[in-house]
Amino acid sequence: MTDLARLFDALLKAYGPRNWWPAQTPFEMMVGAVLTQNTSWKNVEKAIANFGDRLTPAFIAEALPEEIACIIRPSGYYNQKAIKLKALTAWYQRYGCDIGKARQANGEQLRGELLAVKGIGPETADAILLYALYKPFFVVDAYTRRILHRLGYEVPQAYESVRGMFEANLPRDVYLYNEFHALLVEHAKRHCQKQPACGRCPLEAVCLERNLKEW
DNA sequence: TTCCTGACTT
DNA sequence: AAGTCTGGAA
Repeated sequence: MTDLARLFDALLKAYGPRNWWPAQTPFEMMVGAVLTQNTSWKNVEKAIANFGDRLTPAFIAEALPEEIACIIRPSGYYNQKAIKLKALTAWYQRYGCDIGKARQANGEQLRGELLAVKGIGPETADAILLYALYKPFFVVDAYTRRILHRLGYEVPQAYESVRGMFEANLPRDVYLYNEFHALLVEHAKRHCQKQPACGRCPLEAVCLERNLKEW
């Protein structure tokens, strides 16, 4: 059993299954992945709610960027994200906006297509691959890096290297990656914020940053 | 004033 | 490497 597998077990024991991603439909999941770029989830929820019954590929494909920008205003970067949502939707139309059809495609091919979409980088692509398309790519975000760093890991700069760390040391399993990333987010929000709240941290026994303070 | 599950351009 | 995009909550 690897260190990362032990970390997963500790987080799962501490927080329980997260049952991610918080969305009603796969398309809503993909939209949320774009809207949450460098943005708090609270603000994304407001933007999602503003869509009402318009959170569909048909609406986004037809609407002007200005109209979408108005709807998603609370999520920030609304002009850029409006364009990103239209680009994402254009990609989805290649599969007839049919998630079942998209899931039949090869994971590596889908990843290449998503990375080619303007405004979708590696983190957003992997989130969509994992949580909407059920492809086993580990999602690396700022929380992942911060937690690993504080635990004492050497965290590479390159996104793909960090992803490789996880995928090389864990079984390539969609459910495992789903829960692991969700648990890292939960841990970052509850304890491992930028200004860490180490009181009653479930990882305190194994956390290097905590131990350094004790020294 | 800082921070938020980034990605792109210069 | 640094600058840009942005509102909202703490």
